[in-house]
Amino acid sequence: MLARELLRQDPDRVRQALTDRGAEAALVDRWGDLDADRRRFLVEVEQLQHQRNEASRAIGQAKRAGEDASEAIAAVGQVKQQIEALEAQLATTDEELRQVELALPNLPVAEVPVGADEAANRLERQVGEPPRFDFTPQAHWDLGPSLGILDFERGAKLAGARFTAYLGLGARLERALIQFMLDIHLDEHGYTEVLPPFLVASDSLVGTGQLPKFAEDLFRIADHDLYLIPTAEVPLTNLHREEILEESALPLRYTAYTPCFRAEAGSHGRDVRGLIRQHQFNKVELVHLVHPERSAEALETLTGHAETILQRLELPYRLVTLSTGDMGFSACRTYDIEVWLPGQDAYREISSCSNCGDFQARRAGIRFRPAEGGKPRFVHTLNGSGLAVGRTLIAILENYQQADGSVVVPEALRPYLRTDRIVAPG
RNA sequence: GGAGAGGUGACCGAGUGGUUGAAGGUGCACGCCUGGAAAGCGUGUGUGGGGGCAACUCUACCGAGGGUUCGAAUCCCUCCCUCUCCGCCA
Repeated sequence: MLARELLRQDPDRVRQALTDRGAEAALVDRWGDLDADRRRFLVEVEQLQHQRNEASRAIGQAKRAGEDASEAIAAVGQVKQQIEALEAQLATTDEELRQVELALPNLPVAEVPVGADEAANRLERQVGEPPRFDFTPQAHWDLGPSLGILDFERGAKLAGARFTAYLGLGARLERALIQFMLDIHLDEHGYTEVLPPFLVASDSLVGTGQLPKFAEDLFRIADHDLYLIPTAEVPLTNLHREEILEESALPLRYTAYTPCFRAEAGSHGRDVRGLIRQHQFNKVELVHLVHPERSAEALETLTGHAETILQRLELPYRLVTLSTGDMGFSACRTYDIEVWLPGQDAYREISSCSNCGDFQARRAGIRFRPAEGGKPRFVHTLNGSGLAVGRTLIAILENYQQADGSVVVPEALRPYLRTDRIVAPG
């Protein structure tokens, strides 16, 4: 949610930001109308309420004094009706205003390159060298089944397209990666581990920005106000929804392993093969709640934490800043980490690290009381994958594959997997 | 799922229709007292939304949402959550 002061005082800036994002700038004008209406109704209602309160007080006094108050009661009746009528208008306006506010995306910060899509993303750095093969590297959708560790057909039998069964060392590798990632974030980066619910109520999804606009991307439980989480960002960020924290409690850093569930509406035909785009995938998530003046540096820190995992696994990657047109709804700035996938001869997203500023904090009501006292202020929230586990598994298979079709296990992972090589069943 | 009890401010806790935004206490802040501290005394101490936009002022909020009433924390309805017992289950 954007600050109302900002929308009132600098609507042009908001309009420009929406245009840069490819969003509907006219929403700002709609907002302005509704806001003006709302304030008009509000002033009027409150004046009438004041009248009524005064009158009721007088009635109370009269009655206690044993006087007849029927005349005064009749007189207030009129005010009461006016209030009811106006309150109805106010409620309608309020609700429309809220809907508009919930539909407005966050504003990109100045550092974000302006552009319509990923073509405008800015390359920040490239780390590690793509491996050279003296054979044609396979894609994981060939490697996985031939190693007997990924079973796409049986996954589809169980649940349909975009579901996969991991078998044997595949399952074990996925689990090892989760453990490996969590250990680093806990022991070296100082996060608090959380095992949250994998289902959340709609309030939480509104808090982080998935609802009301992106309902079609979510799986909803029939007959309940419950959704499968699309990312642990939702439960982790909402942990402190509607709370006022002490400033001394900041920054808060949470990490969680969770499965993530996405309906992938509108992505028919994209990444239909392999593990890249699934309805269910595993992810280790990083979330920060920080003082508003610290969020820019926190984004660098958080992104660094995600990068650490790739560095330890010795996987080549690059870091890009998403353009205005490519950024997510709640973010004011986003880095994508893209890992090199030899089987596809391309860098593919493996982590997305965003600073959401106070956008989610406003929606979710996450505030802190300044140490020096005074009004509560909104925290800034950040989130990032550290990392997407399935895609990390893909990267290992494709980058560490050998001419004979086996896969060497990265050094750092061997204590977890207790083998140094994944070989096709004899 | 069934039965019962309960949800009040940072916390404890009073309050069943009329200056109650809410007694009292604790905590916290400031002041007095003290050589210093404790104790004691005094004052202050919620959040949101409006208007002036400074002092100030109005309004809403006692789990949430409706209703009754001139007036509701207090009465009625629905829902949510917590606790206890039963059932069921991992």
